[in-house]
Amino acid sequence: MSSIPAVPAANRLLNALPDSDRQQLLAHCEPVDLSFAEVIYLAGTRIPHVYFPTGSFISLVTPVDDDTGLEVGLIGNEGILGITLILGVDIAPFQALVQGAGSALRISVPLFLQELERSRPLQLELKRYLYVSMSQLAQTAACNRFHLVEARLARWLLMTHDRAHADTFHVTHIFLAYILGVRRVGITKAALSLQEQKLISYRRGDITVLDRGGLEAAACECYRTERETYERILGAQ
Amino acid sequence: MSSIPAVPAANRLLNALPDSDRQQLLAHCEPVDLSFAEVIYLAGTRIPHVYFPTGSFISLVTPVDDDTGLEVGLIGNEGILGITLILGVDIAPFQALVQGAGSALRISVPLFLQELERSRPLQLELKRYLYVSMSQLAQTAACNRFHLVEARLARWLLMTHDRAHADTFHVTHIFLAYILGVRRVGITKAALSLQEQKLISYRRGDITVLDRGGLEAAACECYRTERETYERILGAQ
DNA sequence: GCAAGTACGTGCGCTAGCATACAGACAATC
DNA sequence: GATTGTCTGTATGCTAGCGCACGTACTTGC
Repeated sequence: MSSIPAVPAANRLLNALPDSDRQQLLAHCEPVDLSFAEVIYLAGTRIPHVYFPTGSFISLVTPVDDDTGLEVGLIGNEGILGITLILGVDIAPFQALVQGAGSALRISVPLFLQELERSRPLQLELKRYLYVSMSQLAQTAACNRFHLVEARLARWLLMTHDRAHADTFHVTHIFLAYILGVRRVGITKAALSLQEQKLISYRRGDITVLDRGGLEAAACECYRTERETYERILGAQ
Repeated sequence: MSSIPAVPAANRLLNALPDSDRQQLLAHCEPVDLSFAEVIYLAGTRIPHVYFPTGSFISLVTPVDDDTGLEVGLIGNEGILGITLILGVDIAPFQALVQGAGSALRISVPLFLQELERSRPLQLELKRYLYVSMSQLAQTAACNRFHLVEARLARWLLMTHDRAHADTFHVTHIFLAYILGVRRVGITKAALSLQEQKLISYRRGDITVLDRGGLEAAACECYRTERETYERILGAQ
């Protein structure tokens, strides 16, 4: 126990916990490194560990018609992977795909459930996070239906920028096509347009955000709406 | 108390509860009639009552760009409206719109929370229902992105048929267009096609399902997937 | 019985995104 | 340094769904 550092973990959900609850939980966590494009869960399989991303971020992808998929959530150091455990279900509803390589804390399901039972603040925090996730899921559904690829790409880049904690991150057009549920060529066109507007630059999978403000203007309202929901529910306390 | 009948309410979530828990809950419920197209909640507003549809069914619609919307959930007598309360959030994430007029049981939020605290079986049941709702939300998101209007319409008709407990129900093309996020003309075309295939018939808003099997063949996989998820999580026990 | 509203059908031009295919640039590896 | 794989750009033809507009039934209400 004394070997566990008292410094807050670099995860916002954990940071929001009272010191004692957080340290209790951290005592059962192990640091892991997630590598790019690693699949942590497949949809429909049992969940062995819960992850708190610290330096990494993870996509939630729902499978469609065997070969395609669609991103329905993005988890960075503001969130948790495996949230359905608080609903008493240990089957992953979505595929979890590492989008940004980096560090995370993980805890086994039995220990997580034990700590969840023990810590009321943890329960509260995770319930609120689930609410926000649901809202974002619906927002994404609507966005995918109505908005153009370029605006959706801009939104995705902003969301990723928020979670990457760096201006440059790695993601290829073909990967983006899968995530956004469009053709690769559609991404190339949209990305070219954003590049011509000097909002981003990229080279063989390394994308750099040049002009965040401009990107926000190019994105659909969904980005702002999403942030507002987050602030309202999780930001307040 | 003795005036409350011991017969199970015609709502599957309530039916799954142990007798004592159910009767305790029912004692605080009042029967109400919901009328067609009635808006029960607006997105972002406080939730005053929780509803258990018995003979009615309700659409959850997420607003987009002020004027449009998109259905992200459908609640019949297998479900509950106001589920986010189990997450400790009393703000409706979606607009709740009565899709099929009929009976429901409703309970005020404070009383609901009191009963929720008291009844472990109720907690378990509602958590599982929330999991299923989330899965369906993601399924709908993907469906809206990839599948054609005709298949989506067929799916919607099947889902509604399941919840209407009748072969005929009332819904106009313009309403369907709003729900599915397409133009009215798109619905007219798809509905015409389904009618030519003798799967449905309709006249001024009264739609009749003629051939359920055929409709299932015309619908996308999403309908079946959704049912499987429901059975797996809520059907088992 | 006439007016106004509601519900459905049709037509036309347009565009975003699709499927497919190919080519050039760069990287890694042996 | 040659081969193979990865990443990006470009082109062509196609289609589902869009926006808009108008026409036609049927229904309701004064």
